[in-house]
Amino acid sequence: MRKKTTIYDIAKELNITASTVSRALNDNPKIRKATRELVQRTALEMNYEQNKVALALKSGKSNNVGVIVPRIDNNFFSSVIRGIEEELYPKGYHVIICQTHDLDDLEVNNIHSLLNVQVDGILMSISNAELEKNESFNKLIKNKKTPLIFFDRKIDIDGISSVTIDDFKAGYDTTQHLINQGCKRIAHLSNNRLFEIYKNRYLGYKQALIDNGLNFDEDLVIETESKVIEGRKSTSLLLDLEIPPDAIFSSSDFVALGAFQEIKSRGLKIPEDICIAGFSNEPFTRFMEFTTITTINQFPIEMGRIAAQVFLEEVNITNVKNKKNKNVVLTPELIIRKSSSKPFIPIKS
Amino acid sequence: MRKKTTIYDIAKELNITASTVSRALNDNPKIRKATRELVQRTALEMNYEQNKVALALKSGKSNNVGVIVPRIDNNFFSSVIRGIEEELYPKGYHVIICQTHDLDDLEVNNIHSLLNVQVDGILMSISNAELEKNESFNKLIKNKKTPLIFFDRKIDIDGISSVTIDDFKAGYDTTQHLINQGCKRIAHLSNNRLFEIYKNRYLGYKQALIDNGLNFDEDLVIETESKVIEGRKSTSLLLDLEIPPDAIFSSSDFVALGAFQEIKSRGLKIPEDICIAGFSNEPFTRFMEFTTITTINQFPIEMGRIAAQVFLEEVNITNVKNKKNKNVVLTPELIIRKSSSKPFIPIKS
DNA sequence: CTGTTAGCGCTTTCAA
DNA sequence: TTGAAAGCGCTAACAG
Repeated sequence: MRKKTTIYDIAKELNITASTVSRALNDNPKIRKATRELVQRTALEMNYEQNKVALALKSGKSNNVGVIVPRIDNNFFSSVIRGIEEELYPKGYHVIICQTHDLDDLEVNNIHSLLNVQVDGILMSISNAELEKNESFNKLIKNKKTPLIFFDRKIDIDGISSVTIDDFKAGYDTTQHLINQGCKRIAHLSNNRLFEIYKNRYLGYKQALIDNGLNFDEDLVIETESKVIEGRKSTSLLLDLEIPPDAIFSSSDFVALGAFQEIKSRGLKIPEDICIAGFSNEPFTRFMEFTTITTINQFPIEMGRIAAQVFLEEVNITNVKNKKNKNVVLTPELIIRKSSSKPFIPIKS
Repeated sequence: MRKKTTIYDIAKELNITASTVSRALNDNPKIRKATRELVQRTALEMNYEQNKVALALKSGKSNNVGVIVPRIDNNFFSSVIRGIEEELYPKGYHVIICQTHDLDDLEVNNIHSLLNVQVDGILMSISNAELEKNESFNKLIKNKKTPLIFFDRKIDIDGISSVTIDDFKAGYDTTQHLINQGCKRIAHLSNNRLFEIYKNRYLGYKQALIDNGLNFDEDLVIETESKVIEGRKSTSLLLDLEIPPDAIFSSSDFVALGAFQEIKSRGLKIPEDICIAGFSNEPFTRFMEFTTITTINQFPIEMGRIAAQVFLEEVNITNVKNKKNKNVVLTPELIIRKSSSKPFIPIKS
């Protein structure tokens, strides 16, 4: 119940001054060895712990970085966070995680709060595709003392770095794979294409169709929120078409699962009647009872680590003038599983 | 790039003193309306933002609470966190999330870090079943100015509140259900029973067997880490027994999934040959292709909300002497699904 | 209703 | 090698 001991307490105890204690504790070279050891020993005895808040106020740095994501309850984001932590913990940073639940207001709020608790940087995957139009956001970005790094869901802002995968390639490769399976009428369950990542997946899909001389049909592209139930609804629409698709490429595993359920519920076979491919390699795609789901590996841990590395580079740049943003793009990996592996057609590599 | 504006800047601008500015900004009643409005207006114009770190140093409160969990990438914990956030955000608190990845050291580290950044409270689900034996932990707990609240994985420490579900009842109900299905040789995939929650699930299981006049066989209880692969391994052991079980009650959905995979891989039928029941109502238990998994709803969001409420009560108690710990116990709900619903036996309610 | 002053705990420049 | 003093930004007790 007694108050925490401060450097003053231990200074008094030793009849020296607080600055000496501070220096001793920080291994300042210009301190006598004896004094240093004495101080450190008594500090230990008195259960001294440095008050990080005072330090933060003094130095303007907190050794905390903030991470903002739409949500943490999916494997992709929690893996990215894992990567960030792995990279930053050894450097003495602490990671503060915030969720937006896809609410624009909460997102800006979170940025505010993090800045207020003086984080040394913010790594985020945006929830509002038009964040750059948000006034408060811009105000915050204007005096960009604090490094901001986007991952996955990014927007292009001059001077702000990002880490993403090559979503175009992911879309292209997946579509090409479905075409290789003999599919000719491939639908795409997209998402809000104001987000670059969804736009690029869509463009990759489209390009693959064109390159293979297949017809691109706008009716086969449905914007679908990344939820199982929405996947079911959109798929229902697709299956009700006069000529339903023979494959579905979804930009979300959750949506792919919804598609899966809807197709099964109609007595159709996967992959024989319709092939399915998702996105993100969520664990359940691997856990399916019979029909595991083809998907894209986005290397989330890697992504987190690199985002953290970019932060570490930027946080040390004093001359902000010559700070140039850096856009790292990882290569996705197509993971082919049963939902798109027709038994009678060999899988092309 | 210019420095952030402080109350001194706006004081100078207005030729008044900083304390007046502070009061005006905080809607202190003893300030003239005109002054208040003037200050607030100029504050807005000058893009003033309160420095929370200074506030924290001054007041010793940060308006942050820390949440420590083993991991965030499962539905249970992320839902609890969701509940905590829902309760605390409206009160102006910010939630800092830390993961231990089940590492004892990281757990104590996290507590340290959180205390250092002066969180106003810590809500946690422990990773180290013998946390109370940890010296640093005890040191931290001794001067318990900061409320600490356990949820789910708790330990009994005098003066520390907790929120859990009635794990004994959950174990009992599940086992009783399996017995109602006609199962006579029910195995239990347990977990480290130094944790109260696993011990209680086990005890509930055991009691149900006894109450129904069934034989309790220690060989049918295997301690299994909460991972899919471990579930497979343990199940393999069970199936290799001379008389294998006709039902498996797992204290983890992930382990139940492993059991599921192993059973299927041996060509056995669920639920006809073996019934399965898991724990936690992870989404995938509902998403299974044919055989959805019976499980226990732990009402995680509710749990989070209540933990947050307990915190709010405790944080306002000035007289720490009469602080009495509170142990809230929620009632679990058995969710019966196909993995334990034998077609020929009506489900008893 | 407003100003003065002190202090939260720490680091750091300047002196000694 | 150590001490003295100032200051990070804010609030609050006291005085007026």
